Amino acid sequence: MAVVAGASPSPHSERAPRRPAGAGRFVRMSKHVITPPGEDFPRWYQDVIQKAELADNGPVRGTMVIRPYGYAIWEQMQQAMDRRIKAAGAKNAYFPLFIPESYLTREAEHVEGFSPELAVVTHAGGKTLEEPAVVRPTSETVIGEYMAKWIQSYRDLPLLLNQWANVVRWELRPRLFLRTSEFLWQEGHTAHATEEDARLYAKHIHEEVYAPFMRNELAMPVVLGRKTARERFAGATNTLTCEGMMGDGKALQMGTSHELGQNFARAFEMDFLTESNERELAWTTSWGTSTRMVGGLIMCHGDDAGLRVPPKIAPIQVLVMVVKDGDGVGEAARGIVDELLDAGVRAELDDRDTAFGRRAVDAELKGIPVRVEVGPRDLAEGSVTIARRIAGGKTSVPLAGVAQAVADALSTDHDALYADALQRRDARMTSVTTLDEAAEAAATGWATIPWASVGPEGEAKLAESAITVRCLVLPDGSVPRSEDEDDVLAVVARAY
RNA sequence: CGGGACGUGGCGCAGCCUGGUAGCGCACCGGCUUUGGGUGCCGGGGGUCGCCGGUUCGAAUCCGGCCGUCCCGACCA
Repeated sequence: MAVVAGASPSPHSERAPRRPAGAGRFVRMSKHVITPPGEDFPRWYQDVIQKAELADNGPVRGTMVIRPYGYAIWEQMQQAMDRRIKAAGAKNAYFPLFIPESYLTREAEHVEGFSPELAVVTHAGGKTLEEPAVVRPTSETVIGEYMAKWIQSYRDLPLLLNQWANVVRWELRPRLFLRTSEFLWQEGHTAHATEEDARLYAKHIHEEVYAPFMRNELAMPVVLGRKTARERFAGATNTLTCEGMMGDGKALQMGTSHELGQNFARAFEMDFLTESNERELAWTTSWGTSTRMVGGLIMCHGDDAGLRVPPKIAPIQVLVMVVKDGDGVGEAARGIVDELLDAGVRAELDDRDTAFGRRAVDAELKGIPVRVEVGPRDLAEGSVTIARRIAGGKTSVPLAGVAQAVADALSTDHDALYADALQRRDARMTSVTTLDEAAEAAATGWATIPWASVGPEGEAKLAESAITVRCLVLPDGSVPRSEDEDDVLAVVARAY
């Protein structure tokens, strides 16, 4: 068996010649088709999105066309998230895209936070609307209105809703997947009888839905923490966040859960009668994750050769490639696809009439975890060649052992991706004690610094150099109940 | 929205300084050739040079305005 360097080829120049399995001679390897990430990370990100056919810019500034392969990745994320959300007890519903402008203005902080990025419909049906309709930037307000209508008694609580929808926030500086004026997301909205119940539910979503999803499906080791007042959601009393580290050391907020206190309940008169027949305002929460996670996935796992998709959410886990048709190769390849599909593996056949090298590079760009290469030479030996995108290398495997080899590969690849990401994060995380040191550390990664020595003033000062407090954590990695607890640490970094 | 860079076939670029009716690589189409890592050769198609206006006999080229993209900043999932 020959080993090839698939995982981390040298940047810039052409890759060193490699020896494919079964071939006794050197072959010319593909020159890099994308900008190396170490050379220009933003450029690399764009190259990956284009070459892996994930998305295109939309015709209106800030909008995005999600292409089939990119959308397939989102669908995988959706499915996994939806399962977890339902397991947490929330039910899906759908609320309208258009929201009366007056709803937004009912919660002072909320409207203040969102007004700069609202898209407002003033004309429709050929005339000026009596009341403008806001295109939802989030649905707290409409959902609050209806929750108020549905909740009468403590017996109606908790009310746990979720919706999959598009939302619009007019962006000044759009970036595919990370910041677009329209994006797709999931927004959960819940109402509870007590503050404690609301707090625990937001925490539950955060720690038992979001974080496990990111770790177990996306293979991303996120840091869970609490947002500072400055970074908190408009109208929330507390915001929890999952922060992921990207390949360039910058942070990306991958998901947030908010405790909204009684702010929205008050604004929408969401009250209920308690067991003792007293009127009380409900306590609400909201929580969301979006297509931004696709951007996070790219920037967390991608490498010189393109995207690397974690097996659990890979739309195509295994690409079975017909190397050269004839001698029963096509039939054998189809047989392997069927066998894998039967075993529950997302497998696809590649028998395109394009040069083999091109198809192999294409699969690498798209980050397909495993390729099964079937050619006459393999079949003559009763075997196939398995190429690994994440671990790298090619192995010859007997036909009868393909399903097992694939299963093993997919499971170890997930762990390998997670380990890579964790290693990078730990390597780039520095513990410091002064603002200057924090700023220095943030040039290449993240810094942790006692929150007591930062505070709102230090936070504002860091912001001048584009550095933000991503979240507050406790030394043991748990989430502080308040900013004022002892030993609270601030995680500071540059962020997307 | 502020600072910077850039807009020329689908993508990446040259041409602009020194105006004279548009070129290269990749991609695409056809043929042959090859198929175990972006095959090779031959032949093709495709661009009102971002938009609007100005200068000029003549503008991709000079001038002004606008729009867009990317980077940095303020805002954000």
